[in-house]
Amino acid sequence: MPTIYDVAREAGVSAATVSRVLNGAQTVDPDMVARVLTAVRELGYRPNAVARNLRRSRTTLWAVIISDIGNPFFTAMVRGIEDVAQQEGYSVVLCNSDEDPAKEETYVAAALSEQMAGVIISSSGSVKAAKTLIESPIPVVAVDRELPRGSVDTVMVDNEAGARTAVEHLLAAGYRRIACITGPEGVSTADLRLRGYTAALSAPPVIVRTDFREQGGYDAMAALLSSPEPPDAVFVANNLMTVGALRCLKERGVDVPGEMGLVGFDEVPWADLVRPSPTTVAQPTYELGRMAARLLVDRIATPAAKPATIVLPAELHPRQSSSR
Amino acid sequence: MPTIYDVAREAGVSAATVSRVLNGAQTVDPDMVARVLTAVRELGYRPNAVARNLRRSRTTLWAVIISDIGNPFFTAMVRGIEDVAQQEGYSVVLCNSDEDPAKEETYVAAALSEQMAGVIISSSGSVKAAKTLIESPIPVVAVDRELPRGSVDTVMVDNEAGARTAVEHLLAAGYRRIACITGPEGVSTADLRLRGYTAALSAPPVIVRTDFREQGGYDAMAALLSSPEPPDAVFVANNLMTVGALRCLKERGVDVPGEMGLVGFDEVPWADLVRPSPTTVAQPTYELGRMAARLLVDRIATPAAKPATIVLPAELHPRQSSSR
DNA sequence: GTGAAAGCGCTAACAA
DNA sequence: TTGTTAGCGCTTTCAC
Repeated sequence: MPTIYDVAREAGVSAATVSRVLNGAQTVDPDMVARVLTAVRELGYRPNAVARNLRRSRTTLWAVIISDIGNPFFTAMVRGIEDVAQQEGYSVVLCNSDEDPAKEETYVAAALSEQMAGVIISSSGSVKAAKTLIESPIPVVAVDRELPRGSVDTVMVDNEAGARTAVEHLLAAGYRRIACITGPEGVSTADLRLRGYTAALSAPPVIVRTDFREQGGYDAMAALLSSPEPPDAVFVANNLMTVGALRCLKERGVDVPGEMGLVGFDEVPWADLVRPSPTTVAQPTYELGRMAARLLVDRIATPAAKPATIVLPAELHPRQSSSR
Repeated sequence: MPTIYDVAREAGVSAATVSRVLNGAQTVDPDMVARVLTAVRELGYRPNAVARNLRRSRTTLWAVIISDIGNPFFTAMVRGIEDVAQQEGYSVVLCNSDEDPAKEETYVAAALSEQMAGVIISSSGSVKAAKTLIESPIPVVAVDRELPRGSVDTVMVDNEAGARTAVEHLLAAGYRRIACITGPEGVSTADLRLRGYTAALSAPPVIVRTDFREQGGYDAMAALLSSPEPPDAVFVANNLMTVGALRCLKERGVDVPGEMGLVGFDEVPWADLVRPSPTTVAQPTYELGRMAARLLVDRIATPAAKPATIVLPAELHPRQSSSR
């Protein structure tokens, strides 16, 4: 690979001039610009970004750490982040922690080592990763899920209100024994949605905690069905678990919404093609990503500003699974 | 941020010794190791990966360039890549080209500038990006989609055979006027699946080309329905377009599989919950990613070896949409 | 407007 | 076994 010195020699100028041309400095003679560009083309020269990053001691990379790349909720959010990033001259490096705190810590360490310009994270609950990030000089934005014990810029939906709406909707439809399937303790969305569920209920709550995956939802539903007094409805705290719960109900031949009502948090892709179609609490996913990216841009510009928290509304989408 | 010299001073050793300790050299006195590690902890030192990469003139990053992060097919594949990468000590940087050749070119340029250790790409058809990659010294593996005009390591399924199987399945079910909805010309999966369709057919083919997105499938189906002589079945060349086509059929009240048979390429998530459930040609998605990553590891080890092509089988999953 | 030279933080020869 | 030193490729003063 040719270096900037090869180009300089070929063009008969100094390396400094090549650098100026390549970085769009105004103060270069047009003749030299032409000579440099010709040399660049002839040699097939590509600036070495690693060297540039070292010299400038900054990069144009954002680490986006999400907890499940297989969840369409996150990929839609990433789209929002990417669009802003591109517009602002950053590239997005996507890191999939897979709901594994250890992996999350590894990615956080890598983001710091690689001197990334910023981090957007949807925490899978690692306190250590959160601590490392907060103590580091790197700008951080939490999206979807709050950072454990962290005071950083945050964008999320009103999880509690969304959950309450879901449960009230089930109550209004006449369901009485409403259970809740939620995610791991310490993950903010799991805890807040659970709180909203509890708040809306006057009867004693029935809670199953599992992971946020499809299989988790399936198993939780199976457990509820085989309990001595099964619920007549269930509020499920994310989309993948909702799909798992639906699959379980279908396999057991339980009539939805007749024998069992269901509302899930997060939109389910192709919900309208699924039978019975699930009632959901939808989030402005793309917007969530966009706002997070905006906050990161601001934070990079003014690192000392006070952390902001943006809460967007979630919206009930009534479908078949809750209307008996 | 403290540097290696700060650690050296704190520990009363040279920077070289710190480096040796941190890189696990065997030839360091245990006392010094202890002193260095203490200093590292006290200062909260993190090695600067940018500097290390420059000095070593290599990195431990792979760029994985996929054409649609919203497509579960790709995210499942990425999982396979990630698992091997982690095992081999590489980190995966995910780049979403969004089926946009210009974005693809940008990411390829970035991968080269950043001196990435390797690239795994599912080409969205950019000949320029392919050319740049092939002419570069960076190890490349094509996955799912062949690189345009490129001779590089490749992992894909037998697209032609899969498509043929799908169409033969429709013929066996008694459908006679079978249309094909496929992707953009120049994208290998679109072209090969189309070829398989044509090969299985004795009647004249009816072909609609669109993008590989859900809306594209919807529009293509709408166009077929409003043609003078609509087909009685359709073979759709990817999962998102299949969902779009299904949605269109549902909205128009077309009975599937009665009035219209349908088989889609790629698995559709939660296919079994959708009504009517789509018959699909499923790919070993995770395995595709795993094999691609394996090839990349080999290629990095022996850059001069002859390029390999691995073709995995695709498998028909009969469901409701094709059985009348 | 251009070039010389220093140095970003690290690793790896080489010397001791 | 440890330290000294050079240099990875680039950008950015500073002097001209």
